[in-house]
Amino acid sequence: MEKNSYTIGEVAKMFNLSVSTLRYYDQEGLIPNLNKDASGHRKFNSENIDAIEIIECLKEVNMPLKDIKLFIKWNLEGDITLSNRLSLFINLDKTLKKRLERLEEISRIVDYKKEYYSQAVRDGTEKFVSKNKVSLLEIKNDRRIPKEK
Amino acid sequence: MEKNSYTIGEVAKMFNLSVSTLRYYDQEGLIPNLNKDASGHRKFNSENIDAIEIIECLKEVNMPLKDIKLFIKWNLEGDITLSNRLSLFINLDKTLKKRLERLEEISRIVDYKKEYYSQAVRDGTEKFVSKNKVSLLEIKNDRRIPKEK
DNA sequence: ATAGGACTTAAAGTTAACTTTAGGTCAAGA
DNA sequence: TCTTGACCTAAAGTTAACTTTAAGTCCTAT
Repeated sequence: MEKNSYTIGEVAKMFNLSVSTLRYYDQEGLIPNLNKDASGHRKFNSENIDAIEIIECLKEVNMPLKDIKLFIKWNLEGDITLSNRLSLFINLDKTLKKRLERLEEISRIVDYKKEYYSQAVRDGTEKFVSKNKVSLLEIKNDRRIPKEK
Repeated sequence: MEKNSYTIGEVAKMFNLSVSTLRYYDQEGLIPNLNKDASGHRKFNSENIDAIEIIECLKEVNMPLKDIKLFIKWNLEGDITLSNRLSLFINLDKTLKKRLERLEEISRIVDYKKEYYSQAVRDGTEKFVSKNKVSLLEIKNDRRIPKEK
Protein backbone atom coordinates (compact mmCIF):
# COMPACT_ATOMS: atom_id res chain seq x y z
CA MET A 1 0.00 0.00 0.00
CA GLU A 2 1.16 3.50 -0.97
CA LYS A 3 1.63 6.00 1.80
CA ASN A 4 -0.40 9.08 1.01
CA SER A 5 0.77 11.52 3.61
CA TYR A 6 4.10 12.34 5.19
CA THR A 7 5.27 14.24 8.24
CA ILE A 8 7.61 17.19 7.97
CA GLY A 9 10.48 15.07 9.28
CA GLU A 10 9.95 12.42 6.60
CA VAL A 11 9.82 15.03 3.86
CA ALA A 12 12.95 16.69 5.20
CA LYS A 13 14.81 13.39 4.87
CA MET A 14 13.36 12.76 1.42
CA PHE A 15 14.75 16.00 0.04
CA ASN A 16 17.67 16.39 2.37
CA LEU A 17 16.32 19.69 3.62
CA SER A 18 16.03 20.79 7.22
CA VAL A 19 12.67 20.79 8.96
CA SER A 20 12.95 24.53 9.47
CA THR A 21 13.62 25.09 5.78
CA LEU A 22 10.37 23.32 4.98
CA ARG A 23 8.52 25.45 7.54
CA TYR A 24 10.09 28.50 5.97
CA TYR A 25 8.91 27.46 2.50
CA ASP A 26 5.45 26.92 3.85
CA GLN A 27 5.51 30.31 5.53
CA GLU A 28 6.62 31.89 2.25
CA GLY A 29 3.63 30.36 0.50
CA LEU A 30 5.68 28.04 -1.67
CA ILE A 31 3.70 24.93 -0.78
CA PRO A 32 0.06 25.50 -1.71
CA ASN A 33 -2.70 23.52 -0.02
CA LEU A 34 -0.52 22.14 2.70
CA ASN A 35 -2.87 20.91 5.43
CA LYS A 36 -2.47 20.09 9.08
CA ASP A 37 -3.76 17.16 11.11
CA ALA A 38 -5.92 17.36 14.23
CA SER A 39 -3.01 18.32 16.45
CA GLY A 40 -1.68 21.01 14.12
CA HIS A 41 1.10 19.00 12.47
CA ARG A 42 1.74 19.50 8.77
CA LYS A 43 0.55 16.63 6.56
CA PHE A 44 2.34 16.52 3.20
CA ASN A 45 0.42 14.88 0.36
CA SER A 46 1.77 14.08 -3.11
CA GLU A 47 0.71 17.47 -4.47
CA ASN A 48 2.75 19.16 -1.74
CA ILE A 49 5.69 16.92 -2.46
CA ASP A 50 5.44 17.76 -6.16
CA ALA A 51 5.64 21.43 -5.21
CA ILE A 52 8.82 20.83 -3.22
CA GLU A 53 10.30 18.84 -6.09
CA ILE A 54 9.66 21.80 -8.40
CA ILE A 55 11.11 24.24 -5.90
CA GLU A 56 14.29 22.18 -5.61
CA CYS A 57 14.53 21.92 -9.35
CA LEU A 58 14.15 25.65 -9.91
CA LYS A 59 16.56 26.40 -7.07
CA GLU A 60 19.19 24.33 -8.81
CA VAL A 61 18.98 26.53 -11.87
CA ASN A 62 19.54 29.57 -9.64
CA MET A 63 16.00 30.85 -9.67
CA PRO A 64 15.41 33.05 -6.60
CA LEU A 65 12.62 31.99 -4.25
CA LYS A 66 10.58 35.07 -5.08
CA ASP A 67 10.44 33.98 -8.73
CA ILE A 68 9.58 30.42 -7.75
CA LYS A 69 6.82 31.90 -5.61
CA LEU A 70 5.49 33.76 -8.63
CA PHE A 71 5.46 30.56 -10.69
CA ILE A 72 3.56 28.78 -7.95
CA LYS A 73 1.10 31.65 -7.80
CA TRP A 74 0.61 31.41 -11.58
CA ASN A 75 -0.19 27.74 -11.21
CA LEU A 76 -2.93 28.55 -8.75
CA GLU A 77 -4.36 31.21 -11.03
CA GLY A 78 -5.14 28.70 -13.77
CA ASP A 79 -5.31 29.04 -17.54
CA ILE A 80 -4.95 32.84 -17.70
CA THR A 81 -1.28 32.51 -16.75
CA LEU A 82 -0.40 29.76 -19.26
CA SER A 83 1.62 32.02 -21.54
CA ASN A 84 3.53 33.40 -18.57
CA ARG A 85 4.47 29.91 -17.55
CA LEU A 86 5.41 28.96 -21.10
CA SER A 87 7.79 31.88 -21.42
CA LEU A 88 9.25 31.11 -18.02
CA PHE A 89 10.28 27.69 -19.25
CA ILE A 90 11.46 28.99 -22.63
CA ASN A 91 13.76 31.43 -20.85
CA LEU A 92 14.84 28.81 -18.38
CA ASP A 93 15.78 26.53 -21.24
CA LYS A 94 17.97 29.22 -22.78
CA THR A 95 19.83 30.07 -19.60
CA LEU A 96 20.14 26.41 -18.75
CA LYS A 97 21.74 25.63 -22.08
CA LYS A 98 24.20 28.49 -21.66
CA ARG A 99 25.05 27.28 -18.17
CA LEU A 100 25.60 23.77 -19.39
CA GLU A 101 28.00 24.97 -22.06
CA ARG A 102 29.90 27.09 -19.58
CA LEU A 103 30.13 24.23 -17.09
CA GLU A 104 31.46 21.93 -19.77
CA GLU A 105 34.10 24.50 -20.51
CA ILE A 106 34.95 24.74 -16.83
CA SER A 107 35.05 20.97 -16.72
CA ARG A 108 37.76 21.01 -19.39
CA ILE A 109 39.69 23.60 -17.43
CA VAL A 110 39.40 21.47 -14.30
CA ASP A 111 40.59 18.42 -16.24
CA TYR A 112 43.59 20.39 -17.34
CA LYS A 113 44.26 21.55 -13.79
CA LYS A 114 44.05 17.97 -12.54
CA GLU A 115 46.70 16.89 -15.01
CA TYR A 116 48.78 19.91 -14.25
CA TYR A 117 48.81 19.26 -10.51
CA SER A 118 49.19 15.51 -10.96
CA GLN A 119 52.43 16.10 -12.76
CA ALA A 120 53.49 18.74 -10.29
CA VAL A 121 52.84 16.41 -7.37
CA ARG A 122 54.80 13.63 -9.11
CA ASP A 123 57.69 16.03 -9.69
CA GLY A 124 57.37 17.51 -6.21
CA THR A 125 57.40 20.92 -7.81
CA GLU A 126 55.54 23.12 -10.22
CA LYS A 127 58.74 24.23 -11.89
CA PHE A 128 58.92 21.71 -14.70
CA VAL A 129 55.27 21.74 -15.52
CA SER A 130 54.83 25.47 -15.43
CA LYS A 131 56.82 26.01 -18.60
CA ASN A 132 54.10 24.59 -20.75
CA LYS A 133 51.39 25.71 -18.38
CA VAL A 134 48.39 26.82 -20.31
CA SER A 135 46.66 29.54 -18.36
CA LEU A 136 42.93 29.66 -18.06
CA LEU A 137 43.12 32.64 -20.32
CA GLU A 138 44.62 30.64 -23.10
CA ILE A 139 41.94 27.99 -22.76
CA LYS A 140 39.28 30.66 -22.80
CA ASN A 141 40.35 34.13 -23.76
CA ASP A 142 37.23 35.88 -24.98
CA ARG A 143 37.14 38.19 -21.99
CA ARG A 144 40.52 39.85 -22.34
CA ILE A 145 39.72 42.82 -24.49
CA PRO A 146 37.81 45.50 -22.63
CA LYS A 147 34.89 46.98 -24.52
CA GLU A 148 35.95 50.15 -26.22
CA LYS A 149 33.77 53.11 -25.42
CA MET B 1 51.19 46.51 -29.05
CA GLU B 2 49.74 44.56 -26.08
CA LYS B 3 48.35 46.55 -23.23
CA ASN B 4 50.01 45.38 -20.03
CA SER B 5 48.00 47.14 -17.37
CA TYR B 6 44.35 47.95 -16.90
CA THR B 7 42.34 50.26 -14.68
CA ILE B 8 39.66 48.97 -12.34
CA GLY B 9 36.96 50.28 -14.66
CA GLU B 10 38.37 48.42 -17.64
CA VAL B 11 38.63 45.19 -15.67
CA ALA B 12 35.08 45.62 -14.40
CA LYS B 13 33.83 45.82 -17.98
CA MET B 14 35.99 42.87 -19.02
CA PHE B 15 34.39 40.57 -16.46
CA ASN B 16 31.06 42.27 -16.17
CA LEU B 17 31.65 42.90 -12.49
CA SER B 18 31.08 46.14 -10.64
CA VAL B 19 34.02 48.30 -9.66
CA SER B 20 33.09 47.87 -6.00
CA THR B 21 33.04 44.10 -6.35
CA LEU B 22 36.61 44.23 -7.60
CA ARG B 23 37.61 46.47 -4.70
CA TYR B 24 35.89 44.01 -2.38
CA TYR B 25 37.85 41.10 -3.87
CA ASP B 26 41.05 43.05 -3.43
CA GLN B 27 40.16 43.84 0.16
CA GLU B 28 39.44 40.16 0.77
CA GLY B 29 42.92 39.28 -0.47
CA LEU B 30 41.68 37.45 -3.55
CA ILE B 31 43.91 39.32 -5.96
CA PRO B 32 47.55 38.84 -4.93
CA ASN B 33 50.21 41.35 -5.93
CA LEU B 34 47.80 43.95 -7.12
CA ASN B 35 49.75 47.21 -7.30
CA LYS B 36 48.82 50.85 -7.44
CA ASP B 37 50.13 53.68 -9.59
CA ALA B 38 51.62 56.96 -8.37
CA SER B 39 48.23 58.46 -7.56
CA GLY B 40 46.99 55.39 -5.67
CA HIS B 41 44.88 53.85 -8.47
CA ARG B 42 44.88 50.08 -8.85
CA LYS B 43 46.88 48.79 -11.83
CA PHE B 44 45.78 45.31 -12.97
CA ASN B 45 48.41 43.26 -14.78
CA SER B 46 47.88 39.92 -16.48
CA GLU B 47 48.65 37.97 -13.31
CA ASN B 48 45.91 39.89 -11.50
CA ILE B 49 43.53 39.29 -14.38
CA ASP B 50 44.34 35.58 -14.28
CA ALA B 51 43.39 35.58 -10.61
CA ILE B 52 40.04 37.16 -11.38
CA GLU B 53 39.45 34.65 -14.16
CA ILE B 54 40.03 31.84 -11.67
CA ILE B 55 37.78 33.46 -9.10
CA GLU B 56 34.96 33.76 -11.62
CA CYS B 57 35.49 30.18 -12.67
CA LEU B 58 35.37 28.82 -9.14
CA LYS B 59 32.40 31.01 -8.28
CA GLU B 60 30.47 29.44 -11.12
CA VAL B 61 30.92 26.01 -9.62
CA ASN B 62 29.50 27.35 -6.34
CA MET B 63 32.73 27.55 -4.44
CA PRO B 64 32.41 30.07 -1.60
CA LEU B 65 34.83 33.00 -1.61
CA LYS B 66 36.51 31.78 1.57
CA ASP B 67 37.50 28.53 -0.20
CA ILE B 68 38.68 30.44 -3.24
CA LYS B 69 40.73 32.56 -0.87
CA LEU B 70 42.31 29.43 0.54
CA PHE B 71 43.21 28.20 -2.94
CA ILE B 72 44.81 31.54 -3.75
CA LYS B 73 46.72 31.37 -0.47
CA TRP B 74 47.96 27.88 -1.41
CA ASN B 75 49.22 29.23 -4.71
CA LEU B 76 51.28 31.80 -2.90
CA GLU B 77 52.71 29.20 -0.56
CA GLY B 78 54.34 27.27 -3.39
CA ASP B 79 55.18 23.60 -3.81
CA ILE B 80 54.31 22.49 -0.26
CA THR B 81 50.60 22.93 -1.07
CA LEU B 82 50.64 21.04 -4.38
CA SER B 83 48.77 18.01 -3.08
CA ASN B 84 46.13 20.26 -1.50
CA ARG B 85 45.58 21.91 -4.82
CA LEU B 86 45.47 18.59 -6.64
CA SER B 87 42.78 17.23 -4.35
CA LEU B 88 40.84 20.45 -4.65
CA PHE B 89 40.59 19.93 -8.39
CA ILE B 90 39.88 16.22 -8.06
CA ASN B 91 36.95 17.01 -5.77
CA LEU B 92 35.83 19.84 -7.99
CA ASP B 93 35.79 17.47 -10.94
CA LYS B 94 33.55 15.05 -9.09
CA THR B 95 31.02 17.62 -7.95
CA LEU B 96 31.10 19.26 -11.36
CA LYS B 97 30.28 16.01 -13.10
CA LYS B 98 27.40 15.37 -10.72
CA ARG B 99 26.09 18.87 -11.31
CA LEU B 100 26.33 18.45 -15.06
CA GLU B 101 24.31 15.25 -14.90
CA ARG B 102 21.69 16.85 -12.70
CA LEU B 103 21.44 19.88 -14.97
CA GLU B 104 20.99 17.65 -17.98
CA GLU B 105 18.19 15.94 -16.17
CA ILE B 106 16.63 19.28 -15.33
CA SER B 107 17.08 20.27 -18.95
CA ARG B 108 14.94 17.28 -19.97
CA ILE B 109 12.30 18.27 -17.43
CA VAL B 110 12.32 21.83 -18.76
CA ASP B 111 11.98 20.51 -22.33
CA TYR B 112 8.98 18.53 -21.25
CA LYS B 113 7.50 21.57 -19.51
CA LYS B 114 7.99 23.66 -22.65
CA GLU B 115 6.04 21.13 -24.69
CA TYR B 116 3.43 20.86 -22.03
CA TYR B 117 2.81 24.58 -21.88
CA SER B 118 3.07 24.98 -25.66
CA GLN B 119 0.17 22.61 -26.06
CA ALA B 120 -1.71 24.22 -23.20
CA VAL B 121 -1.27 27.67 -24.74
CA ARG B 122 -2.44 26.34 -28.13
CA ASP B 123 -5.50 24.81 -26.49
CA GLY B 124 -6.07 27.84 -24.29
CA THR B 125 -6.30 25.47 -21.35
CA GLU B 126 -4.35 22.93 -19.39
CA LYS B 127 -7.33 20.56 -19.26
CA PHE B 128 -6.59 18.44 -22.30
CA VAL B 129 -2.87 18.23 -21.77
CA SER B 130 -3.02 17.47 -18.09
CA LYS B 131 -4.45 14.00 -18.64
CA ASN B 132 -1.18 12.67 -19.86
CA LYS B 133 0.84 15.09 -17.77
CA VAL B 134 3.96 13.45 -16.54
CA SER B 135 4.84 14.88 -13.17
CA LEU B 136 8.38 15.76 -12.30
CA LEU B 137 8.19 12.83 -9.96
CA GLU B 138 7.59 10.41 -12.75
CA ILE B 139 10.51 11.82 -14.70
CA LYS B 140 12.69 11.63 -11.65
CA ASN B 141 11.40 9.68 -8.71
CA ASP B 142 14.45 8.63 -6.77
CA ARG B 143 13.65 10.93 -3.89
CA ARG B 144 10.20 9.63 -2.98
CA ILE B 145 11.02 7.00 -0.43
CA PRO B 146 12.11 8.49 2.87
CA LYS B 147 15.12 6.81 4.40
CA GLU B 148 14.07 4.24 6.97
CA LYS B 149 15.80 4.67 10.28
C1' DA C 1 39.70 78.03 -12.81
C1' DT C 2 36.32 75.12 -12.57
C1' DA C 3 33.41 71.25 -13.62
C1' DG C 4 33.17 66.37 -14.62
C1' DG C 5 34.60 61.84 -14.42
C1' DA C 6 37.37 58.09 -12.71
C1' DC C 7 39.53 56.87 -9.12
C1' DT C 8 40.42 56.35 -3.55
C1' DT C 9 39.07 54.67 1.62
C1' DA C 10 36.38 53.26 5.58
C1' DA C 11 32.30 52.08 7.29
C1' DA C 12 27.59 51.20 7.18
C1' DG C 13 23.69 49.09 4.77
C1' DT C 14 21.31 45.49 2.03
C1' DT C 15 19.34 41.07 0.57
C1' DA C 16 18.39 36.28 0.28
C1' DA C 17 17.86 32.21 2.37
C1' DC C 18 17.93 30.21 5.82
C1' DT C 19 18.77 28.98 11.16
C1' DT C 20 18.28 29.50 15.90
C1' DT C 21 15.91 30.49 20.04
C1' DA C 22 12.36 30.43 23.35
C1' DG C 23 8.51 28.68 24.82
C1' DG C 24 4.73 25.41 24.16
C1' DT C 25 1.63 21.01 22.70
C1' DC C 26 1.00 16.23 22.15
C1' DA C 27 1.50 10.99 21.94
C1' DA C 28 4.10 6.93 23.17
C1' DG C 29 7.00 4.10 26.04
C1' DA C 30 9.47 2.70 30.71
C1' DT D 1 3.49 9.49 35.75
C1' DC D 2 6.96 11.41 33.64
C1' DT D 3 10.21 11.94 30.24
C1' DT D 4 11.51 11.82 25.46
C1' DG D 5 11.03 13.07 20.79
C1' DA D 6 8.58 15.05 17.08
C1' DC D 7 6.02 18.52 16.17
C1' DC D 8 4.23 23.75 16.67
C1' DT D 9 4.69 29.40 16.41
C1' DA D 10 6.73 33.90 16.38
C1' DA D 11 10.56 36.43 16.34
C1' DA D 12 15.28 37.30 16.35
C1' DG D 13 19.85 36.09 14.57
C1' DT D 14 23.21 34.68 11.00
C1' DT D 15 26.02 34.56 6.79
C1' DA D 16 27.71 35.51 2.33
C1' DA D 17 28.50 38.55 -1.05
C1' DC D 18 28.03 42.41 -2.27
C1' DT D 19 26.46 47.64 -2.51
C1' DT D 20 25.99 52.16 -0.96
C1' DT D 21 27.39 56.27 1.28
C1' DA D 22 30.30 59.96 2.54
C1' DA D 23 34.14 62.38 1.98
C1' DG D 24 38.16 63.16 -0.60
C1' DT D 25 42.07 63.19 -4.62
C1' DC D 26 43.56 63.70 -9.23
C1' DC D 27 43.41 64.65 -14.29
C1' DT D 28 41.43 66.65 -18.38
C1' DA D 29 38.71 69.61 -21.16
C1' DT D 30 36.15 73.87 -21.66
